[in-house]
Amino acid sequence: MPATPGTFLNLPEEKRKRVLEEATREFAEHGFHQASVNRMVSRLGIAKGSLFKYFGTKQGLFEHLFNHAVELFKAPLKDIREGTRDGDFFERIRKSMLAGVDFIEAHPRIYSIYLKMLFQENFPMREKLLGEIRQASTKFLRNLVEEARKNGQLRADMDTDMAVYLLDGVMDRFFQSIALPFLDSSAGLYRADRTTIENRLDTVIDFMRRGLSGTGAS
Amino acid sequence: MPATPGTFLNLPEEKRKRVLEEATREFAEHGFHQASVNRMVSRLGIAKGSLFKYFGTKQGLFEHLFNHAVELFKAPLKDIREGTRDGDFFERIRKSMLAGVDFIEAHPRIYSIYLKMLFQENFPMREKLLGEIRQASTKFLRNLVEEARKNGQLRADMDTDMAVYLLDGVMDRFFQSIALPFLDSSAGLYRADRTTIENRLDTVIDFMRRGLSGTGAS
Amino acid sequence: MPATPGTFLNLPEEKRKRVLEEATREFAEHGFHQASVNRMVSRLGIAKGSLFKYFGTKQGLFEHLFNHAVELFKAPLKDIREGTRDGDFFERIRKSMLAGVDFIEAHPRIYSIYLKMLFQENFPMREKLLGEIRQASTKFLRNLVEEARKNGQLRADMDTDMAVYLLDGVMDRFFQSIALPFLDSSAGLYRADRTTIENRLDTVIDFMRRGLSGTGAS
Amino acid sequence: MPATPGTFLNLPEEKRKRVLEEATREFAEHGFHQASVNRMVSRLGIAKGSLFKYFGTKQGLFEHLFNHAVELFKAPLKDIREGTRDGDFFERIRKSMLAGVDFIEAHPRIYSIYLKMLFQENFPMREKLLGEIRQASTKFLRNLVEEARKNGQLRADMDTDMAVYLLDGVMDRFFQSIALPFLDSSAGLYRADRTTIENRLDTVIDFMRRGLSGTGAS
DNA sequence: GATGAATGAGTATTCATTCAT
DNA sequence: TATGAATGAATACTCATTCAT
Repeated sequence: MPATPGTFLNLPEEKRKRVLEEATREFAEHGFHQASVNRMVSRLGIAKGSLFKYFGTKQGLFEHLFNHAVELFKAPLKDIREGTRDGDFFERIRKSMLAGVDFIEAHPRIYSIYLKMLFQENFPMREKLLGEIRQASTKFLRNLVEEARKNGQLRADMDTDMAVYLLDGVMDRFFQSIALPFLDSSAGLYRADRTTIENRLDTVIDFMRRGLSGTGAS
Repeated sequence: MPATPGTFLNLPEEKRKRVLEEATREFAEHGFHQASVNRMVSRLGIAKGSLFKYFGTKQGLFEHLFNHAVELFKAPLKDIREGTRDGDFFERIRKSMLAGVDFIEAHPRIYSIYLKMLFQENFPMREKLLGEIRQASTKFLRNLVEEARKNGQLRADMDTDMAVYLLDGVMDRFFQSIALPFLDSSAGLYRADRTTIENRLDTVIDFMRRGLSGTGAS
Repeated sequence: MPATPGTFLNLPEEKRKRVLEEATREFAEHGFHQASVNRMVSRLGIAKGSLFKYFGTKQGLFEHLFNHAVELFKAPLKDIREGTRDGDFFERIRKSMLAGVDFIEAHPRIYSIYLKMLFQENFPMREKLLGEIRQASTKFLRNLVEEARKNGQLRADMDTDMAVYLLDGVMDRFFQSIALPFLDSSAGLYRADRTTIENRLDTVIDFMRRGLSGTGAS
Repeated sequence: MPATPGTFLNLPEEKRKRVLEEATREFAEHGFHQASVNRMVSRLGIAKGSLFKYFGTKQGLFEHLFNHAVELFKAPLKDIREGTRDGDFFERIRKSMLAGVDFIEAHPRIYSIYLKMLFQENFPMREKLLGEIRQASTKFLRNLVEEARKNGQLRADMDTDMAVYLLDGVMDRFFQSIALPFLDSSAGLYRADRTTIENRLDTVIDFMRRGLSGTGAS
């Protein structure tokens, strides 16, 4: 059972949290291969053997981390999907993107890990893990798009697949533009504050609305 | 002369090419730290010592590669900067972006290395090397923007720095959207053909034109 | 604690001894740079990683060895310094030199390492390590000389520094003359037995007594 | 013909000198194994292949150097052996030692190489090369001692072998005491000037005279 | 369940020596 | 004769993983 997180779940909440935080930090700072299990355990003050008992391998630890992060990310989207079913489509998209911004600001290291993975083909399980995210994201957006179509909020001549693909691309790139300055000690220059971010977001939403909304001519 | 690549330049053209291609492949597939000099030489069928004679260190090899790539990238931009001085600003930007697309299609691995570097803070010389690219890119765009302003092709109320920054961001993200599918063996799905790319490019140029052109009200 | 030898001290006495003996042998036979960690571990039958766990680096191993040897060497001198405070000065010197001879006979390889270090400027930490020995030796001799002066056993017109310097030189050279034949598989010829050594020592002591003792005219 | 110095002897005097000086410097500074042929040729500005053409191997170069140095050292002793046959024995010894001091001051690097070799068992050809020196030195001293015995200048009860052995030891150690400060950047303190050296030499000669001269009682 | 010593294949790098030009 | 590119065995050192206690 390679995916079994071993004995980790039996640990006291507090310790579990410390372990995951430390691991997140290590992977975010060094990527997967350069991350050092030695460094983790010595900073945690636990035995090396323990970590391997918990997760089997370094990769097992990473996957646990990743899945945990995905859960964290999905949680607020649930409310949007279930709680605003009749609302304006673009308002729902806007809320989703704000949730994304919140996530990045609350867990910049996790987002940094995601970006590293996106551009490093040799991340272990890269295809599988990215696939899961894409699938979840696609499923979520498809759900929104289909309800929007029912409500006539979407251009009739745009098929669902394409709409989802475009939305996904725009959203992803928007998040990147928010996050990159976090990673770049060199740039710093243009790190946006919350107001700026929301303004940019409005522009983006406006752009989508023009491109996708039901009233739009060709 | 810190950039002196040792005895490498004395080698026959053919061999130099093979070496650089193999090294590019290795760095593109594994990033800097996971790239293995052992693997390179065994694939090249040359002695390990030879590679170190040529470049001194693994990092020296990487820097040579990088500088070589920067030259490759810059070359076509020269014609645009010098040869179309009176042309339409957005047409010049369009040509530049097409040159970028050409580069990515001709050297996807080099672009992949660039992306890795962008998202991996622990790449050696990252700040310096990215800085060089940023500087060259900024200088090129600033030149174009200033000439556009002279010709009244640019909104009067947009200062040069901001225009350059926006252009740079849009271009970078456009290139990424072209390149990502190349990296992703999983996706494949939506790898765009040339026509699609040019269509997308037109959309982007149109977007820029609306945002920046001289006739545009605030 | 820069001198912390990692996990080495947790090892069973027996293993620690084997490791130190093998390392001493390797350094004594080849000096620092030519000594091979590979050879050590393969002779010890342990993994390469283990040695580096214990000492961090080759140099760390050497320093541990060196400090250990210094302790071994100092131990018998303690009795002389503390236990014979009222005795004849030259008798105390004689005892010290006998202790030195004992050390060389018990640990010829350690003494050989010391000699190598003395004549090889590129030994790592040479200045520091030799400095430590010189300091300990100087302190010990200065103590003896000062007590001798109090008891009127020393020429009044010879200042303490000079006396210490001369004693140190004579002792060092005496030890060398004892040890050199140990190093020389070729010579063998004149390797002195214990009686001969003690006779030579008496001559040397006599020489010192004539040069330094309190009754000596200028 | 491993001992053949190859084509080296065909070189113009000037170049030969430069090569030997550079090699001497390298071996003196780093010992045999740490000496780098690369460094030598790059400092000399000649091709690596050339050096190997001249001497076959690094060891061949060293042996050539060594033999050359031995010739240099022997030259002045010839005059003493042949030109002062009836003079006072101890005066002849004194002259020999002065010649040694002169040599050390003129060629400190060569003497430094000799010392390194003395205490490093892993010097290549160590036994052979040191043996040659010992043999030459023994032969020279034996010659002097025998003539001294004929002239009644030597204690009758001291056999020739022992006399030679003692003289050799004293001389060697005297030279070392002169040379060590040259090697020791740390010490510096007591580097003797010429007058001091000659005073010390007088003391040593006096010491020998007391121990060995014909008038000395048992 | 926790520990941490042991492992060994892996890494980048050096350097005396060879040999085709 | 002189050159210098090519070689490859050697070096010190790292690190995820295992397992006896």
